[in-house]
Amino acid sequence: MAAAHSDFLHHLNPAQRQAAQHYCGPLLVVAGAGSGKTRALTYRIANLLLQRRVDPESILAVTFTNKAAREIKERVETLLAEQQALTTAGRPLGELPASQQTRLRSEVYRRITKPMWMGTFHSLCARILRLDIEKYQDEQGRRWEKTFSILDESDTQALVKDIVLNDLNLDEKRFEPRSVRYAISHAKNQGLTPRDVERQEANYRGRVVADIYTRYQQRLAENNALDFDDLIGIPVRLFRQNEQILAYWHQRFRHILVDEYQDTNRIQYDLVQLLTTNGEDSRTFEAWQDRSIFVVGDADQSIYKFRGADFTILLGFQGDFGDGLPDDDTRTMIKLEENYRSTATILTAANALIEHNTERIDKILRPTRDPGEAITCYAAEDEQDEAHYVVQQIRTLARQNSALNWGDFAILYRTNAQSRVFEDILVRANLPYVIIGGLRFYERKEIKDALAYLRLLINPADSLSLLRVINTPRRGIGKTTLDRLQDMAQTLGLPLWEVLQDGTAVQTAAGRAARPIETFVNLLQRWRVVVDQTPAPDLIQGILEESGYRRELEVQGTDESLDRLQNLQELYNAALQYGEENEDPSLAGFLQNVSLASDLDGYSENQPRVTLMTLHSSKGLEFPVVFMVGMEQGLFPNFRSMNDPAALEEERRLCYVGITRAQECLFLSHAASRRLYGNQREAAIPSDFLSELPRDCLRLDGSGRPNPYRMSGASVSPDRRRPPEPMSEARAAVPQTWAVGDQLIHDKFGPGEVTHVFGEGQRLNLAVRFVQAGHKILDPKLARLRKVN
DNA sequence: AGACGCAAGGTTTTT
DNA sequence: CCTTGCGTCT
Repeated sequence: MAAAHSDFLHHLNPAQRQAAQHYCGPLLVVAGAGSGKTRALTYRIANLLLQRRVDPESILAVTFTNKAAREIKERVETLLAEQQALTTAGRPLGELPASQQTRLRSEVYRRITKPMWMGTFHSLCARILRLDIEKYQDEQGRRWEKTFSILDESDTQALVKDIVLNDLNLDEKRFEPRSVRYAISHAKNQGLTPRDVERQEANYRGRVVADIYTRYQQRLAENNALDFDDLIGIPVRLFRQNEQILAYWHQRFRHILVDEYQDTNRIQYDLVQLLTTNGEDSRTFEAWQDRSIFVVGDADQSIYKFRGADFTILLGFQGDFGDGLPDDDTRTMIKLEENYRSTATILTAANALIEHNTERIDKILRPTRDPGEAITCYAAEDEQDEAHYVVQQIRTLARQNSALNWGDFAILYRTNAQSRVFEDILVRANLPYVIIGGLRFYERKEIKDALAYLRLLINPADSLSLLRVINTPRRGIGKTTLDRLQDMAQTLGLPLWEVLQDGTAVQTAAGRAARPIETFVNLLQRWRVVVDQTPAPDLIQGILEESGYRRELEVQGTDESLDRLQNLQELYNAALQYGEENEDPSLAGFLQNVSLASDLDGYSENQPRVTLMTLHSSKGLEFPVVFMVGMEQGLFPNFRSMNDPAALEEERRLCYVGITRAQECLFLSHAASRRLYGNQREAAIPSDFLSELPRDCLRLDGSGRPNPYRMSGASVSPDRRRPPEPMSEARAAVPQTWAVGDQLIHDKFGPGEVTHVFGEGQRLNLAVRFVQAGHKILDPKLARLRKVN
């Protein structure tokens, strides 16, 4: 493309442009909320393609949702099509005839956007595995086929539960499936195999968990199935055990970009590290001539610790990949601190809040906009009152301001359960709304049933799916029969499906249920023959018809059944759409896509509907008017986090994320009492986070009752918020200096060692690995640290 | 085999 | 409030 257009980066600010022009080598972009990081990312990709002539196939971009991937692709496509229009036709894209625009776009799509790999860690890894999983072998020598099933969270928990109850006869109370599953996930996210866990667990509970993990992994293998963590863990192990495969992908992906890097976990980091350096030590890796690693993140927005995310990975980036210089001038870090999204008032509040965290690198959001409106803080009587208030405000604002439509409002909450009241009131007020999250489409029973049939078609080893549908709809195949058949399969070491195909085996084990089993087996066998030649929508339609699934729902004829039929129709439509949008419209592709789809992926902010979602889901989005509701102690911050300083800081980051979603207006609300499980009413006190916001940013509002609001900055002692500083003379007089390797003692976390030093002078921060408490980022000015020689 | 009713117990956040 | 599990009845 002609050099005349090399100034296409002109609408970026200097820091963004610097990021976008980055070519080879490592670069960390520390991007505050609303600082235009997606823009920087998009332009960087466009710049690589246009100016650096990088092959689209060599670009790998990891995003946090599939939706984000789609959007970046679209934006790159637009940028390229525009440049193309200027060079070939000498006119902007918009001035060309519609047909020519379409032609240009589809050409860009074919040549550029499609060959780029963009998506979540999970979807990208699933894609790698569909090509390479058959070359992998685990520590037990087990193998998987490329028709593998992907289990969702409820499937895996059910599996754990089955192991706890039926294999090991353990007490479900002592080994709650959810927490055991969590422990397994945690182990996997650290890259630990069942054997590793067995080796390192000494106490009873640990050994039992290790045992469950071992059996769990065995069961996955028997079913030719993977959980979400395996999708990433297996490529990592495959790359470690097979140099050639790693070398292939390393050669292929020369430019790797990772968005939301602060929410990367250990195993994801390993994957990035392997692909970037071909398995060499990243500190000494030097072959950067035609390759790059470009990560974007913000430690203040790290909110996924519970799923293994570790923001010290972001803080360690320069030490890992860079030149090791820890200061702000290093060439491997760029900070985007200018915020284009929110009013100055909102940013003041956000900055003040996050200042209360000690574990962070110093960074502020610099406003580019006017102060705007004050933040409204509403003290509601109860959750009903709160919901009425919110809906009332929405109507008033929409009436007063013709530029606002329903889609400009978002209601954000800590837990999904809070959505119900708002939904009720919105329905009554007749306002259009959409709820993101909660019970997802693909988790509905009827959808899971239909998908189980399809999974079974391509993955006969998937006994979990088989058991789900063998008697759905009812065929008179009962528990005793199935138990017998499963025993038989167990003894023979075969998948259940193999046993079912053997007529004599079925006759012996099943008795009068033999007939219906035969019918069921025939049904699947018939469809299996044509599975590769039949489009996914037809398979769905056919199976639902011939299995009698649809008929059963039709016969029931209840409102619920009609709803389910409707959902199945939706599934059909989804398959149809998938077929249109993908060149490989195979059933396997569709199923994989479905397993990894999140609720947000289908969300379009362009629709004029009030959006309700959790604070977690809101990350990366923005709205002119935001309501953060349920700002109460125990709810937000959540009671499970209140006794753990690190967890509390994560809640605070979540609050920071929420505040920074707002562009023009921000409303915070809390209720004096709240219904907990439906019946009991519980008194609630305002969230500590409210008292951490500067008073002059806020405008207080109440329900008319005596205002229970106690926020007079003076009455909430600042001492409660931050532990009192023991103004040790030693520290006040002699400014302590710190270096990597220093041993120290923290009043709370005990002994530790400095592993990184960030920033300098007033902005100095330390990464410390504590013997007991693990890795922490501390500001030595605030934390109570004593150096030991 | 399976439908139905009742009691009890449990809510963070998600790819 | 909503799901899950268990017992009883057909």
